[in-house]
Amino acid sequence: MIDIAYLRERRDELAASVARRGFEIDLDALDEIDRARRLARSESEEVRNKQNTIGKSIAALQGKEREAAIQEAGQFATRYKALLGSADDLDEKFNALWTTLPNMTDPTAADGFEEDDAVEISRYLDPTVFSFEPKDHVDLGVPLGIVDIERATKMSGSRFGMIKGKLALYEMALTRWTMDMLSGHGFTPILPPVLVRESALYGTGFFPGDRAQVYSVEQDDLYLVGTSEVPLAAMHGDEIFDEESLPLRYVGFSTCFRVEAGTYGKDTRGMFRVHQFDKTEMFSFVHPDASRDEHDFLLEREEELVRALEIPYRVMNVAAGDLGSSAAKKYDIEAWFPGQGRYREITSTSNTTDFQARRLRIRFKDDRGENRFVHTLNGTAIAMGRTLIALMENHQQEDGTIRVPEALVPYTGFDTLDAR
RNA sequence: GGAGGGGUCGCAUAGUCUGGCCUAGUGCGCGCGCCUGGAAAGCGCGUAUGUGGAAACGCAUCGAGGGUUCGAAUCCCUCCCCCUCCGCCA
Repeated sequence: MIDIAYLRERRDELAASVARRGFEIDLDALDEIDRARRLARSESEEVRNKQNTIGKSIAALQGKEREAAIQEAGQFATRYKALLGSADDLDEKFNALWTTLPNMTDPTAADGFEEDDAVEISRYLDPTVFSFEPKDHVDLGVPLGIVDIERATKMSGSRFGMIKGKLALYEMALTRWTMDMLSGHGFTPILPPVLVRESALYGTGFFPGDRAQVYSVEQDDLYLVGTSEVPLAAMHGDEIFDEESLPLRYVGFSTCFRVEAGTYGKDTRGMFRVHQFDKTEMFSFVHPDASRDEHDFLLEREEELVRALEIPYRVMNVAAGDLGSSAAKKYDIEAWFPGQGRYREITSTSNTTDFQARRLRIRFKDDRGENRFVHTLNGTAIAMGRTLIALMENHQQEDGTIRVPEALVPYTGFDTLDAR
């Protein structure tokens, strides 16, 4: 949800933002509804005030006077109900439209509407060069006995994978390493619930838009999260922070579940796009003036991690029209995947400004004692599935084994992924 | 799964039976002031959220939504949530 002041006082900015996303809405009509509902509201309140005033006097009255007052108050009560009804109807009409609006777009977000419109802003290392024909993660992992797609499919169907042996230990090591790296930067590690209520998904902006991408557990009316961003954000819902307690930074670890509806035929090989994977995720609650810097900070953390993993990558400024509804601006890190011969997304960091904070009512008390919305940001630390694939494919050796980057060796306890 | 107890302005509670003096009391916490050499204690004042308004002020909110009534924290209906005990269980 965005600040209604944009509609009332800064309509041009709002129109420009919406246009950059390719989102269509009639702002003039919306403004008219807003005016009408405010008028209806204040009319109803005036009548209510009169009704209240008379109503209070009734207790002290007797006999005829009392009867007359009840009569009069009754008339106001009837009028009030009618006026209140129309004010409520207008509110509902307004909100139905207003809540579909995507966040205000950051002026520095790239122009365009599609994935291909993203603008590359930096690059690290060149695509890995091999003296032999590189394999992809399936051809590497299956012979080593560290990846098993067939059996995962047998149990669970397509888009599932199974990680075994040293690769399983590798993931554990990566997780712990990420937690250590980020807690060193002031992020508090969290292992959140992965089943959440509907309100958590609305609050973070995934509902109603992405409903089809989320698994639901009907038995208890809960939903499996696609990212720990959801619980990390929603856990502070309805809270008011002291200004001094900001920024608040968390790194969550959770399994992530995604329906991947509408991706049939896309990335069907191996474990690149699966229904279930593990991910460490950064999440920040910050002062509104600090969110731009925090976004850079999160990107720096992501780059720091990927660099330590010795994976070639490029950083992309995602096009305005390709942003999710809650993001004002988003950077993707795309890693080089030798098996695919191209760059693919492995992390993503978004500045959602006050969009989620408004929906979740997360505020802070500023130095004048006023409650203001915080800004929230999220960023992938390590998405295990894809990162393991990138590590396998980039660090493969001619004999089919896989080298472990130096930074990770203290965590894995081995320096090579092999069959043993 | 079974049985019971609850959701009130940061926290803890009063109020609900018997509708109107609830404009929601009290304690704790927090802030400011007085007092003091300084502090503690004590005393005084203030201290929920949203919304409309330039402001004065109004309106709404006692888990949520409906209903009864001139009037609902209080009565009625539906739903949600939390807790305790028993059972089961990593």
